[in-house]
Amino acid sequence: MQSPSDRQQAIWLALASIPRGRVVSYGQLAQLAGLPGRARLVGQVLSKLPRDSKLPWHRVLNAQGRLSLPTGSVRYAEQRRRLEDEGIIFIDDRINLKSFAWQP
DNA sequence: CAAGGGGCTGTCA
DNA sequence: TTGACAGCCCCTT
Repeated sequence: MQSPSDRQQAIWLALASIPRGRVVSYGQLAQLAGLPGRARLVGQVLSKLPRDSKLPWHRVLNAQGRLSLPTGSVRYAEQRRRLEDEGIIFIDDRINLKSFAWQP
C-alpha cells in the first residue's frame, strides 16, 4: 500500500466530519477538504476506500441528490440502506438536498 | 513520460 | 425535467 497523499488525507478528514443524517455532494466535500473543484478526485478516493472503512462514504452523493453508482448494484443498495437507516428519505431514487444537505 | 478515465458539475437547449 | 457538452484535475496504467 502506498503512503496516502495529503489530498487523500484531507478528503478522509472532511468525510469523517460529516454528521450522521446529513449528506454532502462530491463538490462540497472537495471544498470542505480545501480542494475546490476536485469533485472527481473525491470520487476516486471514495472508490478506493476499503469495504470495512469506518468512514461515512455513503453520505456523499452527486449534486442532483442522487447516488452516483449504478442503480441496482450492490454498492448502490448498501449506500441507500445506510442513508435510510440514518433517517434520510428517498423519493424516486433521489433525496431532497434542501432537507438533508449538511451546512457546516 | 503519455494516455486514459473516473461514484462530478454548471450551463444551456 | 432531462440530456448533451464542455470544463475540470489528478491518480493509475
